[in-house]
Amino acid sequence: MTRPPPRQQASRNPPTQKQVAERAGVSQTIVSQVLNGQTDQARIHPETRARVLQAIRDLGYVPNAAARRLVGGRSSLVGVFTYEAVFPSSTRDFYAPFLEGIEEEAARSGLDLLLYTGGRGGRRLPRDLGARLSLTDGTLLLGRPSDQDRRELAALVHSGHPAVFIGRRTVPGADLTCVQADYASATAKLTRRFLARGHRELLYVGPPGPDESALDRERGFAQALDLARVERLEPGHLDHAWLRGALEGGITAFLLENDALMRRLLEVAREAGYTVPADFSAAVLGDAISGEAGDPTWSGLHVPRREMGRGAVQALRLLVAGEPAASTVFPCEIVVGATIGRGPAEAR
Amino acid sequence: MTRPPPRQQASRNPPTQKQVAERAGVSQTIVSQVLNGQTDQARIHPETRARVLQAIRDLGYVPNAAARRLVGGRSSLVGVFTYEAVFPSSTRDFYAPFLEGIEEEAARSGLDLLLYTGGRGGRRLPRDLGARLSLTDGTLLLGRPSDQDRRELAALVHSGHPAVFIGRRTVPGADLTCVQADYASATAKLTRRFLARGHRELLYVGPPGPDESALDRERGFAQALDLARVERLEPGHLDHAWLRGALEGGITAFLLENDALMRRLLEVAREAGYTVPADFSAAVLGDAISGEAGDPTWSGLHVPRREMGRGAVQALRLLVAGEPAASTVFPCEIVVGATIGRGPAEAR
DNA sequence: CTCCGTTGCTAATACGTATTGGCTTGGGAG
DNA sequence: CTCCCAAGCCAATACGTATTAGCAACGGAG
Repeated sequence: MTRPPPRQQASRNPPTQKQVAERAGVSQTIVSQVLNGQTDQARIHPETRARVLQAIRDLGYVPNAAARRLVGGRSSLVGVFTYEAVFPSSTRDFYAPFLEGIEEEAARSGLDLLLYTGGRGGRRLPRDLGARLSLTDGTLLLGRPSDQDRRELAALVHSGHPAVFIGRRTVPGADLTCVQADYASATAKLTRRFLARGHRELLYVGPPGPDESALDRERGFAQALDLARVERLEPGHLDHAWLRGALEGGITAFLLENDALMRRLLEVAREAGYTVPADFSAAVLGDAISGEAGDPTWSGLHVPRREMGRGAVQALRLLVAGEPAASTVFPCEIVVGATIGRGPAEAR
Repeated sequence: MTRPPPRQQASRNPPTQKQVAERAGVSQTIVSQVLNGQTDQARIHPETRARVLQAIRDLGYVPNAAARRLVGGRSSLVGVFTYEAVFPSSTRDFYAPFLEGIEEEAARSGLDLLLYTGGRGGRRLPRDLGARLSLTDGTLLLGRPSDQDRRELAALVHSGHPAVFIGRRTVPGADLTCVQADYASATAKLTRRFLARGHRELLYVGPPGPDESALDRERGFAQALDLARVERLEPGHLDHAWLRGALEGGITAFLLENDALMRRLLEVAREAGYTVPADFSAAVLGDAISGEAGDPTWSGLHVPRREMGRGAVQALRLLVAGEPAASTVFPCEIVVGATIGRGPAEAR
């Protein structure tokens, strides 16, 4: 009872253009031209075209993507490489919106996604990545590349492979297209909001080893202030003594670089008996993934991650088409949450 | 200052085996054999091999995956096709563990993942999927295919393309390898647990249009009982009147097919003033994605989705290697939550 | 009539790799 | 010495597609 499904040819291997051509009584060239069609160089008789299309249907022909790619064609494949593991739930929440945007725009453009699975431990751009890259039309990159990674990345860009980084990243000696959030002006705006609420002594707190994004935020912070106080410390160093010291030093508002620091700050504050925003104010400069049920909404920036994902695919499509794609900047919105209160200088 | 990175050849295109061969003073054949090595048919002089390897390093050669694939080689690519959208947060929670398992095992096996992005609206296996499939060594499938989808799937399997479905699915006239959860025995076990707690009148409730998994669950339910009562209804029909009717009919325990039904049942019960598990007991037969903060833990089954994802990759690797891979069954654990209480017949 | 341009097609080639069937060289057995 | 075998290498070919060059037929302009 397991009769073979219809229009499945006896041949074990999928049919080729050659077989289609034989059936239609034409040459393989014509089959290719019927399929791609764009070359107005040669016009095809409508009747011939019909015969070819019929043969294609009869045989259930589908083009071989590998062969097509080999002759310099597009594979409609976009590689996605992440310098950190994507799926563990810790980072998944962060990367998911990017991936949503990427998937959405890729689907719209008829592109599939090639997810590079990291080697066991390290998340390095693998040595043989070139081989795997050769299947794709271009590559999207996320995460935090090391210096070594950046050098390899520079070589990749220099080889002409279209690549777009999501987040502002620079590599030595190459012009890497990025899709970035406008952290600088958003941070400046947020800082001015603190000023408007009467805060005068603000402290910017971030982890050590700032990357480009962090520097943008610092820049925006400094732009809005006469005196910009910045502290970079391990999250572990953010303890009772540190907080007390800061408050006694006159600080009334904290700008935290990521939500881990925010969480830490609120926890220390609670244990020490401080109330937010009565005793001090705070805001996160990354995307607040608070959402812990019951948590008050944190103030901070909303990074349009989904839109950035979509923009990255669009930029990559330009590069693939041979047009130069400049880096794009996406504005961030300010999230007015429950962690910003009145400062000592607010006009009543 | 933008001097080209080292070991990047002047040639705009990546180096080929031919260029490596020229540099090493050998033929392209030798380069290929040095790289693949396995053919003991021809042994290569150690010195020659060294020269070739040196040339490969000098030029920064990487194999062209498309060409390799074209000649019948493996691409180390596994396709992942889902009949529903993956990234929307509603379904993401459900699919994420599968993808985690897939990614984990793929990484371990040195495989990358090709995510097929769905066409605009429908999530059908696209007509030209064959073209996109041709790049992969095999394909993993998830979701709920329609009858039409199943026919196309049958053709795919019949064409010899390795494919593994995650979840038990049957297709007409083809032997589809599946990685399935052992719903039948887990449901039977859960049902016996209800019996042990003194429940005698159990009702199985599922949505209309049961798929293979649902039938397995029904089967397990029926196995454990003399009289198995099954009701299939739209979630909207589960209202006060329905619940009252069931309880007045003597039902003391409900087995719900999915968490949407469970949520609905608990909501209706709360509004009607019933208490769970005092007034009746309940359990979910799918994976309970309760986790709503504050919710009591639901009783039900734990589907080992992560392990199933890994198992699917392993099965696919077998198929790709040419060995037949039988369908695999993964046992489900029973989750003892807060929604099962004492029944009228429990021995004290 | 010749010349030329157009239409509609074919033959040939290139892409980069893996594999098959030789071809040479050297050495041991007879 | 001849014969044979093995080691070590190369030339040729195939994979399926896109593209370029070119060929035959035809019709209109001159």
